[in-house]
Amino acid sequence: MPHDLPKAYDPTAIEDHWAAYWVHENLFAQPTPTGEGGTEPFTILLPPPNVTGRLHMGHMLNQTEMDILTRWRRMSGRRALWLPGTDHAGIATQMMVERQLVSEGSSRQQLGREAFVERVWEWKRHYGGAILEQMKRLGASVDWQREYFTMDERLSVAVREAFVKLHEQGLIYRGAYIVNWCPRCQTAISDLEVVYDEHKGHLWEIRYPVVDDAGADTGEFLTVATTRPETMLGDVAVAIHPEDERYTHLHGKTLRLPLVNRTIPIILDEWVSRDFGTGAVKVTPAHDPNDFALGQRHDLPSINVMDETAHINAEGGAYAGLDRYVARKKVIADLEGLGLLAGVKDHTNNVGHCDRCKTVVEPRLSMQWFVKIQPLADKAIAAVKEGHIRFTPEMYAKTYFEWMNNIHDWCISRQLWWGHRIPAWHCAACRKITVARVDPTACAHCGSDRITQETDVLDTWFSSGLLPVSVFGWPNITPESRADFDAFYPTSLLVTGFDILFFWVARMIMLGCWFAADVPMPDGSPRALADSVPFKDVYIHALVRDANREKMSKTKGNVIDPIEIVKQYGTDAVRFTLASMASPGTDIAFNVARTEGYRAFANKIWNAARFIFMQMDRAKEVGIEIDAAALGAMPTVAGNAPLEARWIVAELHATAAKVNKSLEDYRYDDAANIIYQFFWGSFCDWYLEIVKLRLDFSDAADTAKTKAALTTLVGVFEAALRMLSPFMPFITEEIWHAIYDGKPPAKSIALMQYPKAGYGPELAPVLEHMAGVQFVISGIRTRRKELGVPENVKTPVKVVTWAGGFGGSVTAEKNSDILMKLSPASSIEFVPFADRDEGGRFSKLAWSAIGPTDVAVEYEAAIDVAAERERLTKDIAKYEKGLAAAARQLGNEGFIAKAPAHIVEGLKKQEAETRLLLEKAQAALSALPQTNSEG
RNA sequence: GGGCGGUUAGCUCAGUUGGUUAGAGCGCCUGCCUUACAAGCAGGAUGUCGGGGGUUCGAGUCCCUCACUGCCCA
Repeated sequence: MPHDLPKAYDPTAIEDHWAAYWVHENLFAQPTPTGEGGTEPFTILLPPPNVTGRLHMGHMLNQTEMDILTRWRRMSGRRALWLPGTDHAGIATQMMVERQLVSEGSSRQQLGREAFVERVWEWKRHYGGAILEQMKRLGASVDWQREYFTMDERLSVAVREAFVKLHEQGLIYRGAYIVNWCPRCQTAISDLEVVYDEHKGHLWEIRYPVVDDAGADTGEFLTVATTRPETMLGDVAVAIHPEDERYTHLHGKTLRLPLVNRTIPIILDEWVSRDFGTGAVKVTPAHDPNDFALGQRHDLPSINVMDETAHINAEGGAYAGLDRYVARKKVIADLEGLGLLAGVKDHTNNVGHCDRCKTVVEPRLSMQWFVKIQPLADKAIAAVKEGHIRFTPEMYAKTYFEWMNNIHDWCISRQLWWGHRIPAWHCAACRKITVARVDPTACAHCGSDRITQETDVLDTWFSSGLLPVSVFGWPNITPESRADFDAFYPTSLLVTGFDILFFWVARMIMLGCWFAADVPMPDGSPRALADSVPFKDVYIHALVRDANREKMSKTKGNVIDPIEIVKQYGTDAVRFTLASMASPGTDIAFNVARTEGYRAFANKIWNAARFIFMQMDRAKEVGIEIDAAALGAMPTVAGNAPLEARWIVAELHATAAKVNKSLEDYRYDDAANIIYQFFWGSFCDWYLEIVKLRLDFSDAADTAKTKAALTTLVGVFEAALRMLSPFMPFITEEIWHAIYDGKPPAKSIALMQYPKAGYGPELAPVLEHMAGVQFVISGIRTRRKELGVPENVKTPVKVVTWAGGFGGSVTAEKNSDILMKLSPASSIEFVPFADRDEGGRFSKLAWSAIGPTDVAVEYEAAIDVAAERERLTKDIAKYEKGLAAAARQLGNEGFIAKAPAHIVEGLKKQEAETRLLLEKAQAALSALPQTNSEG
């Protein structure tokens, strides 16, 4: 029996199956559209995870958000396409394979470039799919047939075209500049790939002898301060501030560089900070970016004293061959020996590390390729400024502008073997460079065939940044091949973390705007900036931290593996946790207590399903079967249906409206909480309990009424499942299939329609009536508790109806069956306000003023007078405080004059109600037996 | 040093253009094995909205200032 569900929900029993089913059935494939028109697309590109990567919590948050939106848009009728893929991660992947080789006693160099690259491909085929496999397990609704990899032939063509084009446009140049060099990876890395860390170091003060014109020591010294004494081997000058009076007499003098004995000038530059160290700074253009700039300004030579592994080279004389830190020690020792070490101070400085391997970066002068970025940045700035790209949360636009306005040229060359090799050829004859789309056989300048290809490869982000255009076929955009591009570019949205705002967002915008602009619109007209952008929306989420708000890190050992958590609590519960906490701009402190709560939520739904299936089966036995056609749309209900039926349908419509709006605004947290509240708070706590009254399958029952009740029950539940499905795709899929008893109208709930409100404000009266009933029931329950009535005892109840304001009591009277069941009451009597029994109410009939309706609960028990007095005293204080506040405002002429009428009216009404409550409470207090004894 | 945030219940967080006496989940307390669910049901307690000042009839919300704190960039 498909309806025979286990008592407790066990996600592990169903998730693998559905995850595999979705992939196997290719449910989320979005084929290339044919012909004109069609539905509006919703396109989203997965920011490529690193091919060497494993799924972490950040990925899961990122993908949960994308999946929720994609599933929601798909169900809402959009042509949804979510494209998955990975990037080739030049440094990381090469490192991985090199490590493997080392363990085999081999090396990249032993293998040679070609064999090594083949070996990386082999690695990729074996292990490169791990993160995407994890995605599959988590049920990401992506189009697996369109999976991309940045080293694919198709995408490599795009990379080459982009490089050549930029070169033709004069935006690529090559030159000797100071770059961030990783001595371990032995490659240049971009500014963004350097992470700075506070480091406790020292500031050494070194005395440089001043020399005369003949080169002889004058006996005077200039003391410089440095954090990196070993680089003094490459010093070419010492700089001081021109207005530093301490050194005015040294203007134009020269120094003898200790240890090296080179004569170097003292230069004047306003960049020098007089307050830092001694106010005299040694200048090493080949090993410090600031010094490099100084060197350029003052036309100084650069002396590189280290090799690519950060060992001192031949320029370092006696220190040649030493590692930089060994050299540092020796340099200090030697200086000390010479009496030239003036002092050592503790100093904390920011040291750059390689993002990949954490090795301390060595600024190094080397020949690299750069993109002249300003023209691209200008366009990218305009795209956001003109509103073609919108950031959520908005504040990230500021960060974006801040960075874009201070952007540096992009060093795109990497001294690696794994990656897109730069399509440039060096000519041994004329020394010129040939850049070409097709591998050349001869130099374009002199015709010589003595050409060799550049050995450097491109930064991984050069290819990743092109993805929004390249995945849709760029640069091959011909009338025959452009259907994808026309249909899906620009993409709708990019969802990513703020930590890679500059890696992904900025570069995609720059490259997207630049290259898409050259693709004419489908009608042949030129493409405007608005249509050139790679995406129209950028949603930026925050960091997932641990439960104590600590950043997750391997060293701290507080990393939460999403797959582990998923195994424990189920994918749906983890997804829901992330969604419900994904408030824009706020970091998520991931707490499994929360996930436990949402596992309970899944279990709740599961049990609601069990209950409903039980009723369906009972109905079937007496020949009642609901019409399957009543499912799959927004439920409606007859005007004469019982209150709870009209109410739950109304709630569903109202909830759908709110959820759609929230998702529209990227408020995953609101959407999740609204659904949670509906499912648990409204559907289960109230509706299911009430509907039990209607599910009468006895012979005496009115079959039509029972069937109507059942239809609403199943219809609302089915619609609610659809509403929840983007958040909890697994459990909803499972239950949804079970509803249809193996004959579902579609292959998946994910292909059904998302609930959309069909009613609007006209729902208000139903919602209000039910609120009145709930209000009275809660009142009775509260009073029962106060009297200490055990849960399993039913008592007679009196409800005092008050004609003065509240209409709820009237509704309540019509729905006494509901009241009796949920209170629970053995009998219920409605007493007009005028006839209320004032006298005996504290003997066995206890009264309690609950809002504007009074509820009396009859129970044979002594009243706890002390407790009762305390409660009433507290209430009175609360009401008096409220009245005082109201009086303050209502007594204020300015308020009466200037506040909008509905605010004033509302306050007056509230004041009247509070006054009534106060009077009742005071009366009740004075009616209490005047005894000091307990009870 | 420059820039951007944050500070609301024990915890994690909402609080949309200022508007009635500030919310949710979890946790906590009390009572219930009420045949969908103890991963449950019912009821309950809990806040000088970081401090100070200002604007306003009215401030958690706007402005100034201080404190603490986080992040990004140099």
